[in-house]
Amino acid sequence: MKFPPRILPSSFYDRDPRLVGPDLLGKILVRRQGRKLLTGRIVEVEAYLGADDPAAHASIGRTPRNAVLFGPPGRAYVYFIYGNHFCLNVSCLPDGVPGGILFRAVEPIEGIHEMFARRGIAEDSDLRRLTSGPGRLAAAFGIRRERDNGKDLTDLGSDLYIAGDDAPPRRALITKRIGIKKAVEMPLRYVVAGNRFVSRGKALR
DNA sequence: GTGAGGATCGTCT
DNA sequence: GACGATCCTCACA
Repeated sequence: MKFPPRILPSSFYDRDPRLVGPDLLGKILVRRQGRKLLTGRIVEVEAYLGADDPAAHASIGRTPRNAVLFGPPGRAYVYFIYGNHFCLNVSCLPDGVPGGILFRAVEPIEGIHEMFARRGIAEDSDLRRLTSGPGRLAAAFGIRRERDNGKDLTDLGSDLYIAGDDAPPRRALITKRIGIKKAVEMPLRYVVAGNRFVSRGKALR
């Protein structure tokens, strides 16, 4: 990636997730793995709110599992789902107010060899299967709850952060969220229009 | 202690 | 398009 990358500050996340979500499209997720960098451009996210969003983990109130969503903005919320997968979120809104963004897909840029290894799939398989889907991208970036939950994604010294570069802003297409059973109609999914790395749904327009 | 459900993925048809 | 894997989390007793 083009350096110096500009790490997004905590003020970026100290807003309503419905504003943060579309603004994250086109930004870059970075995992520092020793001397290597794993990077991917964010192409699909979903917003999850608080008490008024039945699909959100935070809707049941603060518990040990979801506490990060209630904490300060810009922290990693990592949870384990379906006995198999981790999912990565970033907390939004000020300390005490719940909300977050789920990362659903990135377009891999650097460290593709390492990502294939972490996913445990063949290097010649479809690149779209590498990081398209919340469980897949978490696996490719080596995201684990015990290691990353609560991590400050705005810290220069962190091995996990989100940065911007000189790429132009992406046009956000807004749709319903994927894979939920409650509040299915809320339009809180943001995708880069036409990008082939979004987890599902054809490239619209 | 128990039981139900879940922001997914890969495989099979 | 359908389904099983697999286990954590929470509510309730």
